[in-house]
Amino acid sequence: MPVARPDDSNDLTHEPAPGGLAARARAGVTPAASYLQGLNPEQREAVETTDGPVLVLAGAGTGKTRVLTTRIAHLIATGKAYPSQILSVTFTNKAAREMKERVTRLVGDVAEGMPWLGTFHSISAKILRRHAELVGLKSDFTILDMDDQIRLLKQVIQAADLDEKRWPARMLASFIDGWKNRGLTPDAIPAGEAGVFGNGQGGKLYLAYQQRLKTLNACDFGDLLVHCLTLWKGHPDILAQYQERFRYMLVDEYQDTNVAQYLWLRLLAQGRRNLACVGDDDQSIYGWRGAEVDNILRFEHDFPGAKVVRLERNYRSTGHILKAASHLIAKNEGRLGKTLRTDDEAGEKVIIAGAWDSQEEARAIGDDIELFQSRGAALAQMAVLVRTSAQMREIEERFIAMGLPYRVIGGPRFYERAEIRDAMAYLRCVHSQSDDLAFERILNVPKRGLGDATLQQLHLQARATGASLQQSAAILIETEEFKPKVRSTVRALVQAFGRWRLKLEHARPAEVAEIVLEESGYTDMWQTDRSADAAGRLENLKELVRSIDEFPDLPGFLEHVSLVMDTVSDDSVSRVSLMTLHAAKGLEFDMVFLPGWEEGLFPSQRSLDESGRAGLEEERRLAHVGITRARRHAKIMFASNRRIHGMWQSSMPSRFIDELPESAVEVAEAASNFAQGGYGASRFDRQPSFTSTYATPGWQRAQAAKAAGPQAGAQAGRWGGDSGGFGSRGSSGPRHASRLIEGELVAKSSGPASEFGVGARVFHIKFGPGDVFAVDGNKLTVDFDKAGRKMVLDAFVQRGA
DNA sequence: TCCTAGCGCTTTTTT
DNA sequence: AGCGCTAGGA
Repeated sequence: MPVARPDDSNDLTHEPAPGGLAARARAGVTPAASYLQGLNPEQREAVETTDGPVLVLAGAGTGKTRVLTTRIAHLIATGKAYPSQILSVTFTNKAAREMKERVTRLVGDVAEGMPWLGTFHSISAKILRRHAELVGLKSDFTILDMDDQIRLLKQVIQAADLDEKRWPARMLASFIDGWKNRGLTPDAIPAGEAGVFGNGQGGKLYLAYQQRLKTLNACDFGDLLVHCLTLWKGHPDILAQYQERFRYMLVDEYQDTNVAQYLWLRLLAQGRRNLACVGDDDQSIYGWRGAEVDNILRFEHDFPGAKVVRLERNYRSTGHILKAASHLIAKNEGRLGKTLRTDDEAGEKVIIAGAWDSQEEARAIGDDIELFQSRGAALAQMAVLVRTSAQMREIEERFIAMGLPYRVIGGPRFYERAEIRDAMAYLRCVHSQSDDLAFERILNVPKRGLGDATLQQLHLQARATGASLQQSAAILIETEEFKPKVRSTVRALVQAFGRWRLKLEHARPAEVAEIVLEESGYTDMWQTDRSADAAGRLENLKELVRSIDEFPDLPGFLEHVSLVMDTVSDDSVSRVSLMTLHAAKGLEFDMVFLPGWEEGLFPSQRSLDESGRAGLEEERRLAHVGITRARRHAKIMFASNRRIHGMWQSSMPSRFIDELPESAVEVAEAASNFAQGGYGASRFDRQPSFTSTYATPGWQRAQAAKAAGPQAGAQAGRWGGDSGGFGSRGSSGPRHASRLIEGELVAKSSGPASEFGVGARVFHIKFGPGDVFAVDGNKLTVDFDKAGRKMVLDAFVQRGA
């Protein structure tokens, strides 16, 4: 394929690039191309195979981002493309930001001019603003967030005379999102699916929703992509422009693309065919929101002649951690197959530890962290990764009780907070008289006596005249429609918006925002609020006003907020990170705690129920992601009892624990009882003994410990010394039991039959007395007198009366 | 129009 | 268990 030169005169869409930048970039590059140095052969191949379709299969920790950024630098430095001719797509704003920074570091300011580096959604929005009228929008269309979307859908459902209780808007939203993820417009839904919701009206409601969006001059996130598809399919000339412009295309996290994104890419790539996708099928964890692992599995089929480069050399983790992760993920069937390897030392084994219940688990984590911290480890290098956010509470409580600094990553986002959304709604109303959803939101916030009745009148007027709510308000205050009191309130509001809009022409947006919040009584509302978080909310509002100053104008700010929902957090204090496994993708830590590896929780029962084998494989990938976040130390934990929705449930260790390779893991013994066995607070207990003093595998030791009684395993290497000690020291029952289990569960969780037979009378520490209903290895199904039928490990019950 | 009691739901989450 | 929503009453 001929190499496209940036100055090709047949490039009709060529934009005059900033003069001399490419030349400058090129000049800074020695023939040896310094940026290529330090790349391993595979990475280098991934960078230098510039033309034609390329799939880079980049396992965890193999330098994926480095390849992507170097590739961009390479394209620019060799003059193959101007920055403005490279399309680089990421999934998150964070990833986009990071990539921009790293490219800048490589090639200098040139990268700042990379206008087409961003998320699928931000790039789509940019394209749509230029051609909005071709898809039935105006160029200043608003982008609705989920909250707006739900409220709009509620209206649609109401209008269709459906019971909101029976047909929740959220459910419809997920159907519509599902369709949009597949690039389906209302007319394209498969016949069988159109009847999914609201007595067979799903398809109709989708259409009604799209029509409402059009009247509102708005679109939701999914539309950004779907409208682009519509645009390009309906206007080949415009598609051709973009195909011409994007000489090179790069996609990060390709395994996370959905069908719509795939179609989007394929349309563009039909031009130059220079599409490089980077991804890892083993890290595909977003199937539940429409990601198609198939996209990456079928890449070679979809883009014939594609070159596939595998990055398998891992620079992050030690040998045992990698081995554990690889062995686990090898159980998945649908994968392209990669084996991570490292030149690093074998390092510490992955530690597996059981706890009686989730509280003890949290306690053990806290104690481990404290111990390591006392030995000089930085809190910022430790992370606790959980399956569900509900698990976080107990851990947080423990950290708070201990005074351990921590940070939750991926919690409720700044722009999702109610006070921020209210403030944003005010600004949107100032910006646009036709933003009905925003107007509806603030009509009676703060309370000003304009309720449902008033809103109905406005809606009626709006529907009759085709005006927006704000315009309708302006009309109605000139009539006798409203009661006097309402009329004067509405008039005041309408006049206020007029005033604020006028201010916008002279004052800085941030100043206007401040005035708006002040004069509308919104700030007052929180000042008089006596609830605990009112002060924090006022703080957030100040922060919001401050951040407006970073943008040239109000529209710019509004666009930013609708597309970029995250804010940068402060990194000044070293803290332990607490997050879900999903949020952890792309991050790494020296030490990683993985609690809650229990059947039902992880793998999540719901995943299994809803998606069967595919669900299980996705959960397994999630486990793989979790383990591979660790550089040097990983500890997997499970609790035998956990409160779920307020009910205590006993649980079995996760099947994933059984799937770990024996040679790379080590089973920790329960600690507390040993302290009384003569070893006391020995130096063994004090050491965070990642370095086992024993060469024998964990199971053997655990087995031996079981056979020889409590003392035998007392000095075994494990995390945390006397961790988990207080609080459960007195209750030797569970402690004793859990020690036995830990030895057994990994080695033979489906092993020899229990000592209890069917019908035996047993006693369980938490559930009380019961009768054994069934026996499966060491797992008993017991009908408890009070707690009902539960599955428990035999070691947790004693022979009952 | 506002307040409150009761009901139901409960993964993961980005844009 | 806890939260958010809804409906119904004041």
